[in-house]
Amino acid sequence: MSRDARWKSLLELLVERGRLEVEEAAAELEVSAATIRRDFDQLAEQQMLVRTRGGAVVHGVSYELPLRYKTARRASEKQRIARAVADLVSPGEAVGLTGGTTTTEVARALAVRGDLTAGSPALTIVTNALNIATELAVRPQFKIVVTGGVARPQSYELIGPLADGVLGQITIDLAVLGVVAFDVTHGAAANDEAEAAVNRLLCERAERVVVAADSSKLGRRAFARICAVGSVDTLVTDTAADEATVGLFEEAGLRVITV
Amino acid sequence: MSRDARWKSLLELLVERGRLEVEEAAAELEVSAATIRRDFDQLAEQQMLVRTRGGAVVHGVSYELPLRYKTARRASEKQRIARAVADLVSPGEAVGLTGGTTTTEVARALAVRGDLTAGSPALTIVTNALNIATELAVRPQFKIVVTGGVARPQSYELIGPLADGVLGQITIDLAVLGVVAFDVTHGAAANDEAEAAVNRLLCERAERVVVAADSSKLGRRAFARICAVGSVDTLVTDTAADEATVGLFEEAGLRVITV
DNA sequence: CAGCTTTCGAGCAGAATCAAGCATTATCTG
DNA sequence: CAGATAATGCTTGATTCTGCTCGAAAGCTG
Repeated sequence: MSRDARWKSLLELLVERGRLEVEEAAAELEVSAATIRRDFDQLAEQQMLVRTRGGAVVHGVSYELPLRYKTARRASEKQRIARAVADLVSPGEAVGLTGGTTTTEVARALAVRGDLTAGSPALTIVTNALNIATELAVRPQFKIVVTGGVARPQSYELIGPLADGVLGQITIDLAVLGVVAFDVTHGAAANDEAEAAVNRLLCERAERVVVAADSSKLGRRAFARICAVGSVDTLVTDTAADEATVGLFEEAGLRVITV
Repeated sequence: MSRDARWKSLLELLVERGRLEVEEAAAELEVSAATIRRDFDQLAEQQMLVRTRGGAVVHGVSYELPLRYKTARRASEKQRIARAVADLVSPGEAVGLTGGTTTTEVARALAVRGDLTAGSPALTIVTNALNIATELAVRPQFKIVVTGGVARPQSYELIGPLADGVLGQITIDLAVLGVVAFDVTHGAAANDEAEAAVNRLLCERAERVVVAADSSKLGRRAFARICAVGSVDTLVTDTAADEATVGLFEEAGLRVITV
């Protein structure tokens, strides 16, 4: 087990339980206690946790794990969805991407699309997600426009009035929305209201809106509503989606793509 | 198998799996481990992936191990300078960081400063550098404010009118300037005029301005001027700096710290 | 406060990984 | 075709990581 995988597991366990003992972690990850001690010390130096005698506790009050340390769930579904979303994009367009694991995969799928190398730029990407911007910034075929704002550690998204101000000045062809819940009656939703506000603004600036959501998100509700179903043009989800649920979205006028 | 094809395969495998080991990749592509290592190093230099011991990970998702700076020149000087700059910051302040390798080290030095854990937030960081924002975003002790703008691939800096607009709305205590040249008569300078413009604006919004520059930058000139010497309060450089040069800066009224 | 247990930190050995140099092969150029 | 250049594979010495041991320190108990 590599060190970064180990660190990721340690932080996941820590966030889950609030406190983690050296011996306990050593047993679960099947490495020696000395290694765990060294890991804890290094993570503590980076302020990712607080060292205690015998173990470690989470740092501060933040109990939500930053995206960076989460092991991706449903990774293959997300990648299939991402490829399908990437196919909806035409060369030369301006595409908006919100934050989240699915949209990050969309960014990667766009990066490896072979036909997007010509033109300058082949694609303009507008995003409020730091990780997406960082990953795509080195690709010469993309022009990356970042909204300003305050970074939300859990999702890497930039939020707040600064982001709203920047978004007010631009227009895009296609908005790709990563959501935590998407329901016919309650619409698309996020966990954080400031995040939802930025995402809503991005939708309003777009000609077409695509929701990228694996089937576990469908029919669910979440705290902060982004927009109504009527504002969305296309839904891309995986084949595990319930047929009845898909039917409801289609009745509501959406084009549904299952992959 | 040509190098281009190999690089393409490597990146595809990496995107698919998130992490790729040297030996594993060597076996799959049927080349020697030495070649894979060289490929990884070259791709890492182009920021297409992040090198780890034993393999590589997708850029932006996993760690940049804080103690590994293979490509950075003058790494130890930069780290010493960075620590000294970090010591100029008091808890609770708002600090602005421009882009560049030296300022990235300053960000890391701030992250490991032990006395910055109390309060919420202990420090507000304003930056137009994507890599700095991404690295610091997961630290709960910081509030990260990102200027919007268009990403410059070479330096990860956000530039353009969107960045200017956001900076006009904020005020900071301390601006840390990474420069490519700093001369008594010609002032601080960057390679790109749009970058210089954003940096200039950041200085204007700050009460104190610190230039962090290793000794090779002193007495040099570069294309795009950021500001005059008189706008700078403190210069932090390494002990290899020429004494006469340092004297000139002190005569000009700067506080010079050599480490 | 004394005695016991647990945990820590440092040092060491073995294994894995890396960097650099060199020989060989492939590719390009005129 | 000859020479130059670049890429690849192999070898070697150095570095890093991991697990183990042992004395010291910290915490617990009575």
